[in-house]
Amino acid sequence: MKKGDHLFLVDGSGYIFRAYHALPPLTRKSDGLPVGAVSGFCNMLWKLMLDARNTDVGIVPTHFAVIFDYSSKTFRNDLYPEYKANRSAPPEDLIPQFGLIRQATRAFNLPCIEMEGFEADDLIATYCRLACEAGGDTTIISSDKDLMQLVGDTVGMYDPMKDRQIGIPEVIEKWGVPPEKMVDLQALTGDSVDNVPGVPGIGPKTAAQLLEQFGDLDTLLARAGEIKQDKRRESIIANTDKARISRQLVTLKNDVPVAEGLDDFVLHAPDGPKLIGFLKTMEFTSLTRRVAEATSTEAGDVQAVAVAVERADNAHGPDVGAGAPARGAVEPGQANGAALSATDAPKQGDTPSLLSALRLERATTGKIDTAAYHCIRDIETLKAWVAEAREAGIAAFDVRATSSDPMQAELIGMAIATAPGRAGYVPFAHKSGNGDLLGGGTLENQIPLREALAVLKPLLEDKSVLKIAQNLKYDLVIMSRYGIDVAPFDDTMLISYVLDAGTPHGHGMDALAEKWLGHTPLQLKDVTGSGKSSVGFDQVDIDRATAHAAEDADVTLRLWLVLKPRLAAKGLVSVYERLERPLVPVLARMEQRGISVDRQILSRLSGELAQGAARLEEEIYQLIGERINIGSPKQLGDILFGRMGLPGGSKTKTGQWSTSAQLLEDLAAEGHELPRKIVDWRQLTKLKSTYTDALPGFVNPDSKRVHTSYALAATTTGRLSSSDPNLQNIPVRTAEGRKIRTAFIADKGNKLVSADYSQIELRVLAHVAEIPQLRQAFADGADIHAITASEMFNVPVEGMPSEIRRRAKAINFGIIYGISAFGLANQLSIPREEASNYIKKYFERFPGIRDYIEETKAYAREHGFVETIFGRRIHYPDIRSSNPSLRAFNERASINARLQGTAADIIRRAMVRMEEALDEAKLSARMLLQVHDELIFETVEGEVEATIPVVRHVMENAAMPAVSMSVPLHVDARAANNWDEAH
DNA sequence: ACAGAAGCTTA
DNA sequence: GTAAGCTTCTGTT
Repeated sequence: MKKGDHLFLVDGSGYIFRAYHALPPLTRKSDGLPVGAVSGFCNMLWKLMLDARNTDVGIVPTHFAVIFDYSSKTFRNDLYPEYKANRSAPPEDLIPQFGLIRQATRAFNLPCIEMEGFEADDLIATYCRLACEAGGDTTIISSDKDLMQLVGDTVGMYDPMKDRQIGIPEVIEKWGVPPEKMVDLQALTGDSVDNVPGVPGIGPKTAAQLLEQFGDLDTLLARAGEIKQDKRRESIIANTDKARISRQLVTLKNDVPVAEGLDDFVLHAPDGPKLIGFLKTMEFTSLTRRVAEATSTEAGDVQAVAVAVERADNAHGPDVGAGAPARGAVEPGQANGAALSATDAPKQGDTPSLLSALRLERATTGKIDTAAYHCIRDIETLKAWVAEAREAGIAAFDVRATSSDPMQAELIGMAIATAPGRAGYVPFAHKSGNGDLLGGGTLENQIPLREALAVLKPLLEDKSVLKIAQNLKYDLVIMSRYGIDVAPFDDTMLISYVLDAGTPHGHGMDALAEKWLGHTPLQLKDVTGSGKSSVGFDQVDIDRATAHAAEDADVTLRLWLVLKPRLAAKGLVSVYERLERPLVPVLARMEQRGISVDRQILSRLSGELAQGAARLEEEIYQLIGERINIGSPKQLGDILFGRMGLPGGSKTKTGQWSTSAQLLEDLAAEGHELPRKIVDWRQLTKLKSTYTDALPGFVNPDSKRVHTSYALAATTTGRLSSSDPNLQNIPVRTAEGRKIRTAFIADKGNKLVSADYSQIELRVLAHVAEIPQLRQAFADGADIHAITASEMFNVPVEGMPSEIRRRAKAINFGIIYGISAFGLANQLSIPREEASNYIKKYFERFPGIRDYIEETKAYAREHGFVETIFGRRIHYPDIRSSNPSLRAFNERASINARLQGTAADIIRRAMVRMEEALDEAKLSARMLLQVHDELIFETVEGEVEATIPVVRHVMENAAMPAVSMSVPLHVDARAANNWDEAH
């Protein structure tokens, strides 16, 4: 080997397992021999050799070897007997394939290297060193992190399954340390798969940070006392030995006395007949054919034996796709891209349903042809499109940006559609692909962002042009950051939600295109790739980006044509126009504002939680005498109910022991001390992982605030949902959990105001079911659960035992959830009989509620949906199911939906009006968050007293004038510096 | 890398 | 018994 030569080292053992798992499990030869992994291995090897040869600028190997593990016992087991001890035996059907894969390697004419007492990784390390000393380069074909320590100037890695090169920058990006420090990093983190202990509590992030700080492992261990974090310091000091032995285990041995030298690895051309002989034996028909072609192996030799196989293979070649005629195929003569007028001036006498049919006709006539879209690359063309949109009075658009988080997304391009089939894409900021160091240069022939927006802004803000988008809030937030206020608009996702909440199809573009247009749009991952090999949309080839983005705009326009008239046809226009559409800009502004979160408080809490959890962990290990993973319900269940034989175990539907909090609480009540500790441990780790550790990661670097994302069309009932992060489930029940709320703070000089509806769903129930006692109780401002208990059990409200009130409260909540004896019994931990009697008694005292429930079920069964008092529809297609439990579930859900949905509508109405009310009162308070029955505002300190009455008035009167409720709504509001005290 | 189960947080 | 979203573990792709 000499300078300029290039050695390929294939991690054969790693390959085997990846091929095995990546392929369908049941690949067998006709005689039953399992060959899935062999097949995957051969295909990958072939592709690797082929790719390497065909690449002009790629690396062409001069030397090539496949390295295997010899057996599971190596010198590492002498160092540390537990090494790889928890590794289970390979799957049954993989065992016979190990030998076959070695045969395959030889059939490829490649050296097959293994050595007793050493892992494949050690051999690889050794050959890397030898190649380097000889002046050659090496590429390791693997993605195993254990090999990353070898990466350097002359050694790279390549992951063939993801088509990804791994060099020094990739290692740093992935692990936060350069390759030479990978050993130290792995010594700290350990490896649960190989049973390398590491230091407990140190993960890759922490390890990288420590190595950054101290330089290397030895320095770190010597100066561990300087670490500030208590738990971390103690853990490292206590586990110094483990770290040292871990380092020995993960350090690859690069001086293995190898039998073969590099000269034995010189790459030869594949021996066609030899390889094909093997492949045919394996019955890999298509690879056999490809190899035959590529190696120009004598056709006669191959065909003679392979005829039968070849015919079987060809049989489905020409037929592919013939069984599935393209949907919506165009009639001859229908020109591609022939634009149809989007809007139809309704003639007099057109009924909504006739218009609906007309539009459907327009939207679905003319095929969707992604090749027919225009790429708008100069300002004059863009101006012509804007003029066209003005003429049409309508334009669907689709924004492309660098992130799914609209608060961080930078614009890449925008698609616009003015009529079915008539769509174009404006690229602003596409870059050339594989920009290694500088991210690639911006491509030519795009309209610079600033110039394009100057032309688009007047259109997007033009009152006489209706803008249409799918999930418009995302676009609204981005455009607002670029100084554009899009209006007026329609949102096809929201129209679908109003029409079809509760139906099995969702409201995403793909589902809607499939349902209404019979069309499957190009998938984003087909243009960007998926997983780690994916690229940003700005790296997508502009023609492909045009096809994808313009198609989305075209589809959006067509969906609008189909869906919008249906609103009128079904009498749902006012739901859309009052409860959905106006909320979009309101939520967009709330998301943009975000809320301040004090990272110091969270980090202090995180430390406290870690300490508490660590202490409990030790106590739990003491009690069970073993260091299991407490977070694994499987391991925990096996110990608790298997080995320790605790009573009262029950199984989940998958046959595992249940370790639910309820069950552990019951055991704790019987005097067992372990379950209590487990429940406590779970609480602490939950708070830490979900809140104190995760929230700081959501602080936006520019605004320094946390910006959640509200989904308007995610729930069936009309509630909003919150994600990334979810700020609708911040703890409140326990004192420990509430501390997290203290981290949500008002900026200096400001206060947070929290205003929440009191018992809104029960009030809605009292109103819709017309229950005189409940109406009176709410009118009197009485304790509703106490009144309920008093009615049911004939006890006076004065001096009522708390247990009695608790039961009544559970029943009241039960009604809202569509009560069942089973559920109530569970909730109250009483026999089902007793629960059943309670319900009976309740219905005797409140017959109106029984009537309400029966009426709701009958209505749902007849129509397939229920409605809120504001006319929102929620569909229950399974309400007529012959499956009794499915039917019962739908009945309960429909009962709940009227109440939950009405409450959701009320707070939506309040939110839509709130901004104007605050403006009129000249108040600077701004809405930040919504938590189903609560609104959180931030306002300057001096305006708190003036703000609260305005907020309360808007919320308490939100049902008016559409509905005059027979029960007053009541809002509690208060101000403080943080969310905990304000709530 | 992803999906589902289990578990836990909220209204 | 209703409605959500997130994390961890586990097994599969």
